[in-house]
Amino acid sequence: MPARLSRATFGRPTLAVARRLLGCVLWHRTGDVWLRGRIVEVEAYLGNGDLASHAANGKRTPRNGIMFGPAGFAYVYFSYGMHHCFNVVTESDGQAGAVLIRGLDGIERAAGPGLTCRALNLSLRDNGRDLVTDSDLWIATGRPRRHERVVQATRIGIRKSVDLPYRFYILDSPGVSRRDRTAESRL
DNA sequence: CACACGATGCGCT
DNA sequence: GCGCATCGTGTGG
Repeated sequence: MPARLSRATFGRPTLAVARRLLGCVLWHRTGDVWLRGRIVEVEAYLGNGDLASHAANGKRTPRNGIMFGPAGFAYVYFSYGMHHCFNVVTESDGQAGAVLIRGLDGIERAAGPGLTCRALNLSLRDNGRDLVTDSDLWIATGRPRRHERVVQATRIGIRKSVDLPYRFYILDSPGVSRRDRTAESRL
């Protein structure tokens, strides 16, 4: 059984955590069935200064409050009236930050944040769960394989801070929602 | 209380 | 590439 990612690991700067999550495995138990997928695409969302973030203006609201809390907790929100997006809270307590899980491969394959939640049966019920201590929801340590390259690119589906290169993905994984040929050409 | 708007995905052109 | 479903959230009146 691989080790679980620790509070200290989640508590590092958001961009570092985002990159670190690639190759790690997200586990979720529903009933007596374990669902799991290898994380292959992520996006970082910061606090003040990142206008695309739910914590952009530095103000806590009922929805985004968990982004300001201690690292290692799940931040799940409902989007477009039909999809869920699953994030992991980062940074030290009081500092907002989260990493959006956008794609999985391996046992459960999913390209895109909404499909990722569908594949692992993640929903608003999971909002606020502690990935460090929860027996049914956690992340196993992992790394990209030796031959795999990591691409850093701009984020998907946002209207603000569009040029910030806060998306990371594993080149050639089927779980990547959208490739960025320009970023790939820089490798 | 009203309303504008998504950190999306899918089907059609 | 484009339109659209569908509804919680945040903001402003």
